[in-house]
Amino acid sequence: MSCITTLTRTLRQRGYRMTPQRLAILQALHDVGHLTPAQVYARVRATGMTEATVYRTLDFLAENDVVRVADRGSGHLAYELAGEDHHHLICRACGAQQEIPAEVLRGMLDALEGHTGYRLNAGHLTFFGLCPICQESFTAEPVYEIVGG
Amino acid sequence: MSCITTLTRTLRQRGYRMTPQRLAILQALHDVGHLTPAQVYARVRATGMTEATVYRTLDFLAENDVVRVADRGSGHLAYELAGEDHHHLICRACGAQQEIPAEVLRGMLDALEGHTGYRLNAGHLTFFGLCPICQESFTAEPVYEIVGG
DNA sequence: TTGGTTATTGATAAAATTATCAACAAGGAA
DNA sequence: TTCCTTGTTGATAATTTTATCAATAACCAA
Ligand SMILES: [Mn+2]
Ligand SMILES: [Mn+2]
Ligand SMILES: [Zn+2]
Ligand SMILES: [Zn+2]
Repeated sequence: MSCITTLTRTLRQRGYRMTPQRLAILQALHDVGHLTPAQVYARVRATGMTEATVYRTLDFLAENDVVRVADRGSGHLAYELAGEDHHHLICRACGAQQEIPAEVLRGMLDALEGHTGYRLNAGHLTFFGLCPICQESFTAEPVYEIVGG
Repeated sequence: MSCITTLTRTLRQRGYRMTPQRLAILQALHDVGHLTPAQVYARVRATGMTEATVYRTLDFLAENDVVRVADRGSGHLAYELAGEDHHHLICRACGAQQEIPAEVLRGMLDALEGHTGYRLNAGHLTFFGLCPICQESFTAEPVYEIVGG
């Protein structure tokens, strides 16, 4: 049974409906990985859909755990289909990206749950830092305490 | 020597300038904890400053590690003075907030650095989940697989 | 102090995101 | 298939955030 069929049934059971707009957006997210609202709109505007609908739908799908949101520091949120849980690591110097399997942080999240009593969401954290290559370029120039010469 | 004096010197050493606008915004952030751009503007508009300046300045201060940014899921970024490193934990049901000292996650971040070779930024992650109280309200109604009756 | 360089601001326009609401259509029931 | 209920969309306006650019002022050097 198709993935869409399952999703459609899930939404209906919650009192929502499947629409061609939602299908088109899901298809766009399926074709590419992460997409900003503007990028999604670029891929579905041919259908006549409004930009407002894109924002609304992405928010709706995220609210229903069908897609994941991520603030990757670009100023625009990125959306992707909810699949295998993972996190993101971004170099704030060169922009290099790296995915982190959810298992890597599982232990930490479990510890945090124990520490706080909260039940944490599985996913999609974004970490920022310097990749190995960019670290060298920056070692000679620390962010703080520039003594100057 | 005043904290402002130190900060002013730091900025000048980097080729930037201290202005009354920047001082006012820093003061607002010092008085209250986390503030969105709109909240900052509400506290400094009496000075005649523009909204654009608020956005620009907050971005500038964040870029220079003077303030921290956080996406707390409200749709608006929150800024605060860079002080002791910490993280945030928010209940997505009732909105309850909880601060997490940086030490609690230090080990995890160290492990992640070892795993990836990246040098991570210390701070200000935001985790979402369900607080102990809200967990009970939701146990009878799992997010997925609502079988209905 | 005074003058000159240029980072910064205010004014303004543009772009992005959200809010309203009437018209439409998904989908359950008969 | 037809009808009804109501969730969803498009159109539109309002709000938020960003981009431009000339005028201003911080601050370094005389
Ligand atoms: Mn992702
Ligand atoms: Mn904080
Ligand atoms: Zn890098
Ligand atoms: Zn709660």
